[in-house]
Amino acid sequence: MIDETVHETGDGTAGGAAGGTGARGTRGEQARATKERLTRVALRLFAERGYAATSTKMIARAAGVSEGVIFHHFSSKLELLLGVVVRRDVLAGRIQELLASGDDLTAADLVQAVTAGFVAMLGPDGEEARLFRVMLCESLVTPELSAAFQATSDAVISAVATHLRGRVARGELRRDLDPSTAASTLIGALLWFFLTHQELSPRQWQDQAPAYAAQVSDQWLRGALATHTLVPGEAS
Amino acid sequence: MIDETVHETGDGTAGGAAGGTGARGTRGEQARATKERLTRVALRLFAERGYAATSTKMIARAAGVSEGVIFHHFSSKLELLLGVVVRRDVLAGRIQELLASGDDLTAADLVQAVTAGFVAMLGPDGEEARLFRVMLCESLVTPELSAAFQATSDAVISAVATHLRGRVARGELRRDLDPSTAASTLIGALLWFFLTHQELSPRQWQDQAPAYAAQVSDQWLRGALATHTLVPGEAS
DNA sequence: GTCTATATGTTGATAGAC
DNA sequence: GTCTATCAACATATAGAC
Repeated sequence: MIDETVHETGDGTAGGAAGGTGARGTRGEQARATKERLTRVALRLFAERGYAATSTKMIARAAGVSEGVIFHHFSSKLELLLGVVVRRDVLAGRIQELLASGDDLTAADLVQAVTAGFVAMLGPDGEEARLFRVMLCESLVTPELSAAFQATSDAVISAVATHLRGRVARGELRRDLDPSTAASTLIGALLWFFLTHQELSPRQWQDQAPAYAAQVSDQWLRGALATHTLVPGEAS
Repeated sequence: MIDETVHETGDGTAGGAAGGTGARGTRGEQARATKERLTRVALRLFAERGYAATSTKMIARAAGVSEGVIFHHFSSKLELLLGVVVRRDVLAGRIQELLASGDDLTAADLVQAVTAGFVAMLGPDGEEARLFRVMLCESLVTPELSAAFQATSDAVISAVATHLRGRVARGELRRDLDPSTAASTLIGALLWFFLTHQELSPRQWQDQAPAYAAQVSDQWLRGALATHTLVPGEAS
């Protein structure tokens, strides 16, 4: 069904016969390269068609290897999925970097930086976006993944929450702000947009996403900043 | 693999021989009943295992009919999925009812009512929660569904947004609030919690979800209410 | 380490009796 | 309207040559 001849290789190694070990790299290197190529291709196909609807044959073909190679590197199709998803830490990692590097910014600037970072990271057809989609959908259906997804999600939320706590302590954010909930609402609002705008072209994404993100951070800040001094006695 | 003998029937009709048309209802009624039972069972299995990983055989068995019956009522497995998802309007409908019935409430009370409504509606293992999960996940992978999901999502957002616009006009909400974005952030924050807490037991859900929802609506209101009068000249 | 060939089960869908 | 029986295609996974 799939007429795909794209080999997504990077080096011309695949497709040839057994291939002498000479020309380029040791067997170990070749193995690693092939394995990584398989996970990259698999991620792409899983994101496009879903795990269950993607056959090992499709993956092999798109990677430019025979089907048996998959089962040489992974003991089962599920292992391949787990191998794909093992990069999940980058998702949380990127956010944590962002937070750490913005420690000297004002809370407002930081929140804007984080939302902008999300937009940059989750643009359509990026690797991170694919990974996120696969993890979200398959974790609802594959027990082996739900823990991993939960952990990643918690890591992001609590990283943001911890940072917010610091800002509350500094007096930048309302003293009675619940950092955990506040982190959730920010992340949730961003990710919901992301999920409901997957079909946007990169062009449209670049038009709409940053604007939306800016509005989200603005609105979030209005509910969180301490500088929005309230008229005394108002609102519980 | 599945030892399921649950028939989820409601009437004892299934499993018998061809069954005379006499005892209970016309053929037309029986047909409708069977068809509805199939969609109900299919929704449950699709939500548990995903569309692609659910075979028509599993569905037939769980519904207590033979596999051929499915293809008598639906021309293909995909048609069955579309039949399942056709009830999607209830999701948007419930919200719209809520909004309409709360027209005389204050904005704060209304937002609390809406968030509470979400919590009540999307409790784990409810039909609506299953429907939402299936639509979300399969729409990312099944072109036939993505339009339907988009439409439902847009309907909810714009229903809320329209209502918010009214509240802005009444002076209850900040004049410079963007109703569309504000609706998105509220819905997104709620649904994100829902998605990342699917594994909660009904007991845990009842403990945590209302509390979270209350915090979300509180925080959202702080960013939206006009009564939080700002010190003049502050914040762009 | 990769290939070809194959084993074995399951899939979605159809045909025809009742 | 439902059942039983059956089909061809495809699934995942393995075996052995190179």
